[in-house]
Amino acid sequence: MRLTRSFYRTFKEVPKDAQISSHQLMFRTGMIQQLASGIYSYLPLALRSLRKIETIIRDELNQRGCEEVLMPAVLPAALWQESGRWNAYGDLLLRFQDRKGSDYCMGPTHEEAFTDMVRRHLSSWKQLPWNLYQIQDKFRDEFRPRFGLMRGREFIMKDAYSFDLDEQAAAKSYRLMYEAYSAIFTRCGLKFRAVDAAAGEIGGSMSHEFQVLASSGEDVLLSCTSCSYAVNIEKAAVLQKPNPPDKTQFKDMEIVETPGQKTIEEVSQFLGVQPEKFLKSLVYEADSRLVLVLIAGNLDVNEVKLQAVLNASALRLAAPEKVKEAIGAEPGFIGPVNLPPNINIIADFSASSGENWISGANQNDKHTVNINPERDFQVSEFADITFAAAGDTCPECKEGQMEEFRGIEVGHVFYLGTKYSQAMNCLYLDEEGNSKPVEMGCYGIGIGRTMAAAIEQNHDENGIIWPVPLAPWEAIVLPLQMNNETVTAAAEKVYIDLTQAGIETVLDDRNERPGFKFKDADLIGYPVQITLGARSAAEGKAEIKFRASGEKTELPLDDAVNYIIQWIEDKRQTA
RNA sequence: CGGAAUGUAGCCCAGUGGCCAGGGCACCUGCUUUGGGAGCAGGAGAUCGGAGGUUCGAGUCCUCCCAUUCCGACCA
Repeated sequence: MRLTRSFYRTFKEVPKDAQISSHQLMFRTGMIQQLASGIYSYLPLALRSLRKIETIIRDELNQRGCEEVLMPAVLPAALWQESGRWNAYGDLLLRFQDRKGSDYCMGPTHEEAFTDMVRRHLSSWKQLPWNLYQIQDKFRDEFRPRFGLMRGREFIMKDAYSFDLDEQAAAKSYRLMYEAYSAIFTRCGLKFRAVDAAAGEIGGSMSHEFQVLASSGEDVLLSCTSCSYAVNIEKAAVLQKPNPPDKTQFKDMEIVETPGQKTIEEVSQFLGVQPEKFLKSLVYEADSRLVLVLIAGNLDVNEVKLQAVLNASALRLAAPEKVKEAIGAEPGFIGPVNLPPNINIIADFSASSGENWISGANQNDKHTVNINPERDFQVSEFADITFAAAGDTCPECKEGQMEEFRGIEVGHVFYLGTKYSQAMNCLYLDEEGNSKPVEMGCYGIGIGRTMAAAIEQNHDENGIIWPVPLAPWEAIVLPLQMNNETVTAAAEKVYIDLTQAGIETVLDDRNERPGFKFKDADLIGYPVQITLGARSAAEGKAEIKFRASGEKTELPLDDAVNYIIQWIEDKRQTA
């Protein structure tokens, strides 16, 4: 590609909206343009990189017996009603009607669509296993789109679905996809970790996230210093050190006045007692029933864990009015003692150690002190519902300590079981003629996000430093003086030789000053720059600069071309 | 969903109710220059987000709408 002919534009300044490096650099290099909140156009440079990621994904999946299909982006409500997610998916689902008033949505994910496609095809156990995937636009009406392609509303996703006879076969499919994902991100040239994850709304029991390591990542991960275990902090188990209450230490319960003191911090200061002696009491609404959640005052409730413990499909803190109505006191003065009998109490393990707790009295402006489980209130279940933290003991090997780092979730694999196949009658006949629901798994990769993560992980103050496998172009030829025929002829030769050797090469044939071309080349992040200047061209030489290392060498033209071909081919393989 | 801010040329930003709305980057023409986003001169480019209102006069004040961004969405 000659830049004089290219739809190409770079910028020195960035819009104030762009907060993180990858967004700023994608804007400055003219890779993307925002059309609406969370909705972007992909310009040529971006699309070339996206296509490379897609090619790597297709290659690794096809090698493992997966087949590509393409489902509609617009999905009928009926399918989503069948699985129960038309309501459960909430406001993230972009819904609309056609001229007849029928309900549709933009697909945010395609479990229903694939399950429907497969059930029309599937009859016998002999047909399985299947693993089908697509690369397609998804739409999720995010609460807060941000960070450019990192959290857009419309985005490109590869989603795959496996269909197996039984749990054992499904586990095999899961492992195969886990391996495929590891191969894919390795080939992309990214530093990543596969971490144990919470399954969330999509359902299912086994799940791993593939996280690209980057300090700007939205996810917090914990990794063991001695074994290979890594886990999302949302799921990380907290090992308990049991310290059962000593009943002989129990004091008499009293009610104290705490006018206007609502938060743990306020009451703690007011009474002069440490926060860890409080039982934080939170009222949650889980699928429209109310639950009181207890946890030591210095800890926070992990809602992901809580939702799993309650087996609820929707969970949120109850609105203050609901709390008032059900309990008769405002949030801030809620506690486990003298609770209406229809409200169950779930407590974190932290509430099972020690004695003489302080909590709200279920009367405004009053707290109870010296309360104790069993004697003063009944907990229906103790569970691990708090956050792990750096420094905790590893819950797997129980030896190492957990250390914290940040990641960008670029891939996710789930074992689904029969959640969708049962709801949607995706059945087959086994060898005995019994009708059985198919075992499913689903597997996603955010393609735009992978590209953004690659930039996030590989840039400096001058611009992007593309890993060769994802670089939109592999090399750029920079003739420094366009009015010098020796220079332009040499540049032309290098450009043609590289292109004919299959190196994806750009020729900067614009009549610009050298500094301008260098800045642009560094910004775009071509892995290799080949400079032809008046001096070197007169000697029949070219200068090579590698973007990643900054290393420079000068070689005769033909040697330079061969050297680059070698170098690029090598980097394409090993990543 | 709640709160706040912003909206002026492709991008970044100025602009007390008062003449023809400014600057930087980018763009066009000419000269000059050619190893790290050059310089000089000239030039084009704006229904000031939209609608309504107040006023002799509105980019500026008021109302409504639209859009974008930020913070929050209840840890009691």
